[in-house]
Amino acid sequence: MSLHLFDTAARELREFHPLSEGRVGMYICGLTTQGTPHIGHMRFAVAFDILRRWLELGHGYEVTLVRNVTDIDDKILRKAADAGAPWWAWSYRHELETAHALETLGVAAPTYEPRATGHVTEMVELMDALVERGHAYAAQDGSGAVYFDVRSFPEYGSLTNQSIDDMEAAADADPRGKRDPRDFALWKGHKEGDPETASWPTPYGRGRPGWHLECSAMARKYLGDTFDIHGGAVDLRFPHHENEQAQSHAAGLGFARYWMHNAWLTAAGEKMSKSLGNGMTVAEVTRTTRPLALRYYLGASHYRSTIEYQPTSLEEATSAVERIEGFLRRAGDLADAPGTGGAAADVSADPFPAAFREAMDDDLNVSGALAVVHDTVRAGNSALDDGDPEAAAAAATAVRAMTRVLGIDPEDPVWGEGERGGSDAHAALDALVADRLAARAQARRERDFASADAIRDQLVAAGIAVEDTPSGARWSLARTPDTQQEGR
RNA sequence: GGUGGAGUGGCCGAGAGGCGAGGCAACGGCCUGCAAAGCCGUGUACACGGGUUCAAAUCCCGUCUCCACCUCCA
Repeated sequence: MSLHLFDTAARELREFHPLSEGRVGMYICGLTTQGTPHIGHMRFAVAFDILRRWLELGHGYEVTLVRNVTDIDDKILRKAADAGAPWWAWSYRHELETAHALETLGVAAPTYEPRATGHVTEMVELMDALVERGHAYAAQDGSGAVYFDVRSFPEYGSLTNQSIDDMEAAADADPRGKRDPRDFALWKGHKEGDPETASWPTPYGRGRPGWHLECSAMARKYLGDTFDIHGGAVDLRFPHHENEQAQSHAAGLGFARYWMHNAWLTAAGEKMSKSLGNGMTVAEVTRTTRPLALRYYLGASHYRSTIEYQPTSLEEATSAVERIEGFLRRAGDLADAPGTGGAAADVSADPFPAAFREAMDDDLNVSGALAVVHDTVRAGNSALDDGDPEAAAAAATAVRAMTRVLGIDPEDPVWGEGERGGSDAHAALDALVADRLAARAQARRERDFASADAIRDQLVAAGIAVEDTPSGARWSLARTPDTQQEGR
């Protein structure tokens, strides 16, 4: 099976073929920098990070990924005003927090991350084109706004399968100067009381970008008039993406060829932003849960399925991650031992088990792909138990290839845990623990189990787990919330 | 009102006519001085009611419940 993706616009699975051979242009709607990101905000990033990695690693495409930052909008202005901060400082602060959160979760950086405020010129160009073609008009009340004329564009509603007449007119929409209440703002005229810094001069008057125009303008600038994939969370389908598509198509641009939308992470059946708010910020959650486990959790379900957060979810993810990690560690120990150094893998061979490839090609069925990962881990563990280092090494290689695609390779340096690589602190701790372990080994040889167990208990109490293996005892930090490193 | 989606074992979650995905938890066993880790085994789950079929969680009809979007949203 070749790669198939569910295209929201077509409402069906479509075989994926990029516009130009070997290259994929992808635009993802990023975050509005209005607040501190919570774990639900990370889901789209993880989902599309997996897509990007699969396109690159699984299919060898060269991916150009553009993920925007909406750094000006009504909410930013309002929240900044409430906080007594300049809107641009408020926005930038949250942009930094968001970038940090994404990095914490091992989301690979996009090719470029444009900001709305840096593309006003491109927006004006697009507005000019739309006005010229009769699809946009300056507000009739002289407010400086520019609206898209939905009635002028018969295709309007096609992305979300709605007809204009069935749409509720926005109750809160400001009707002033609109020809139809469903017309949406390309550009918002500057209003009394809004900060001067939040306005830019245009032929239509001073003002600021409407929410939707930025994506049309920036996708065009960096990916071209037509590009392959446009992604974002479900709630963006309407109005945001419908409007983007309307603007771009009406301006004569091909725009996105495939539309993809990820579902929510909900808590108590509701979207996260409504209920839990602050307790679930990325910074907060990663105080007690390893980023790797959080990443695993957010990516483990199919991207179009809603994930219902449960209090035990993160612990379960941690256990699952540790299982994978444990195998890789033991297989790695084996490879380090003399005489068993793995022969170089066949470079031309597909590093992915067929079942994994099949699952991923089927609209990124990560759950199915993870089943293959765990099956491979079990086979590898069995090989280890059976003393078959070659089979174990092969399994480890496959597991690493697969987890790399999913962004959950425990040995990826992004996790910065450096247990095997060894930070200075780790080396110092290792010297001390090794001494205790040697004493324990001595006691065990003398069959003085009381002393041996006392040493182990002491280490456990200090947050160090001890495992006996055929090649001697090994230790690791027990990752309970209590012993978690503070901050980063 | 319109549009889109969901109900699967103790929990999380795939699958989409016939062989019980996988993870977590639990229980039994192997291994271990004891543990830990690992391995092996144990579960007759598909919202409800009908129907089609040799065979339905999967298809059809009907019903119920839940969620999202309808111009602020990841």
